[in-house]
Amino acid sequence: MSTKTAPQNVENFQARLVEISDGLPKRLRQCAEYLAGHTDRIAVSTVAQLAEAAGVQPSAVMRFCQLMGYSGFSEMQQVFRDSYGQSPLDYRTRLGNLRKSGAGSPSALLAEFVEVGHNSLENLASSVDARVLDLSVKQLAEAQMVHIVGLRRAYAVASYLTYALERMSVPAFQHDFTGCLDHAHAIRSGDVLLAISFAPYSDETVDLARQFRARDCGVISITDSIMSPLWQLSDHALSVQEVDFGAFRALSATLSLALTLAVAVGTARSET
Amino acid sequence: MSTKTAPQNVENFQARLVEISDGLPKRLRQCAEYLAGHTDRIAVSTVAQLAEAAGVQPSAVMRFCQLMGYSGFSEMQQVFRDSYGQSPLDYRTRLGNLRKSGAGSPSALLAEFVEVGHNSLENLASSVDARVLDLSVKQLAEAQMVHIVGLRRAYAVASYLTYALERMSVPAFQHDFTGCLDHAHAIRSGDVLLAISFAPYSDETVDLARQFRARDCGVISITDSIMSPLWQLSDHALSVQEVDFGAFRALSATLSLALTLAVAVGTARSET
DNA sequence: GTGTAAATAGAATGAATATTCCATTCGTGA
DNA sequence: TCACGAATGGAATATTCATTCTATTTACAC
Repeated sequence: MSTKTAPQNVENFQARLVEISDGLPKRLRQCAEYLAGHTDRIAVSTVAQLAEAAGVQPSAVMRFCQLMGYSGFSEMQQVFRDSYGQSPLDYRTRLGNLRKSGAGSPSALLAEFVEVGHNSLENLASSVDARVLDLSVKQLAEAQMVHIVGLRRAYAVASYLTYALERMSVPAFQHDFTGCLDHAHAIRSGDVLLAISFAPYSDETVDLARQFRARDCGVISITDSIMSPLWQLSDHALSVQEVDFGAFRALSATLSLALTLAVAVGTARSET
Repeated sequence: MSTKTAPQNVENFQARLVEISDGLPKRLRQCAEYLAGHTDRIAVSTVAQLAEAAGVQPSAVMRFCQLMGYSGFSEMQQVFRDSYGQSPLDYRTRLGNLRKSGAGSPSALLAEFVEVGHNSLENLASSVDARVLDLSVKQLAEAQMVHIVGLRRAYAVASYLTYALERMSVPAFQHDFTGCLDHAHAIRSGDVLLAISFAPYSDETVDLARQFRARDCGVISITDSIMSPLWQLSDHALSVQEVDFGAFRALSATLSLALTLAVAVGTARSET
């Protein structure tokens, strides 16, 4: 244990955390990482609660406190209890505070995106057709291989979806058209395409969907309306109305839907 | 003691306080008055501390708690502890419960992800440091070229960021390590790196940040806590606590923050 | 492999804390 | 002034919790 005096305020606490963060053994590192991200919980939790949340034994938390220079957990907790402000402002007030910093300022922008994200999620929850969702999952879970395509603004979604499926051991192939290759030969019977596209729709995405159709392979799509060319090409189409702010959309709703599909498919597959 | 059920949130607590405040005996009135004015202290104090602050005996505080309908002080305190900060819901076990209970239908999953997204966004709104955000935007806006890196789970964010910057005519270069090329030669004086990484941190991302440092180029990062290796390597670091649900995160907050950066930088550049 | 030190888990301990109980005080109506 | 019930203070108890200790495991150097 260092002879340095223990941090007596939250700021010093964080600084100290950075200091000691090198070469920490596994469990102590777990403590450090959890507490770094949840400093606000320290004031109102017991050792056992923090330990469980961090995934370690209570004794590990104690060792961590001592490593930080405190005599024990209680002393450390006292620091946070003293600096404990009144319960955090509600959501509306926080947004208001962010906006106050002036229209067009980064904080005000963030407030807008946060709000837009909220609305999009709300929208999603109420507009998704559970039946279509179920059927989509079923079809994807039975696929030999899941092909994924999404370009331009939908590319990020396609990437994350591919990543999530891979992580769940679902055979997935992302068509990203690097080098302008279309990998049409990779389509095999029993495969299913998951296509993501929003207006203005990428020709490449729509073409790929057509190819799958032509070969009697399934097509599921995530798109924005029944006017989408993907709508008619798909066995099942999930629509997401992302609320726009300026020229950009935060994709919160689309990503949530995509992730839902990935996890549901992954789970369904591992059960069979 | 009333048979009415005890208030389970702060709002009801206040309402109940008003209800019972008529014709209270002296000491209980003291309790009520003190606690009404210091509700925020309840979560982080002991009975003895509150009693002393209110100028009464601990037993008086106990009687007050029971008058409010709680079984004792601990139950009342729990209400205030829970209401502070993000709800201590453990999504990992919730996911497990969902699966076990057979309620793991895709729609139920979606509902969870929507809720997680909401929480993450609220979290972001309250935890973001407006000053750091401003400085980050300034530095990025002045960069000759913005380099972007984000791998694995952060790759989708990096992609979307690059897309958004491109769309706003900001010179941006995404390091995606395809073909295991690191494009180290592309770093030039006046460039700035925007690095995105979450635990477990990709070595490639951290290495790239080191290279920028070594060449006296700026580094901005979006990461999850001050324990991140990126934290110390960055001129400015923005932290985002995305709420996990099972092994996955919906990235709602991260994407919103990323997009804010992109739009703010794009705007700042076009103004000069 | 073998030996050594560090790290860890989990039970055991002791301190702090909530809670109850009872003797005493206070207020009120005869 | 007395009687009676409510209110109170403070000590006694039970419970929860922080903290320590020790056996075991893990990591590392030889």
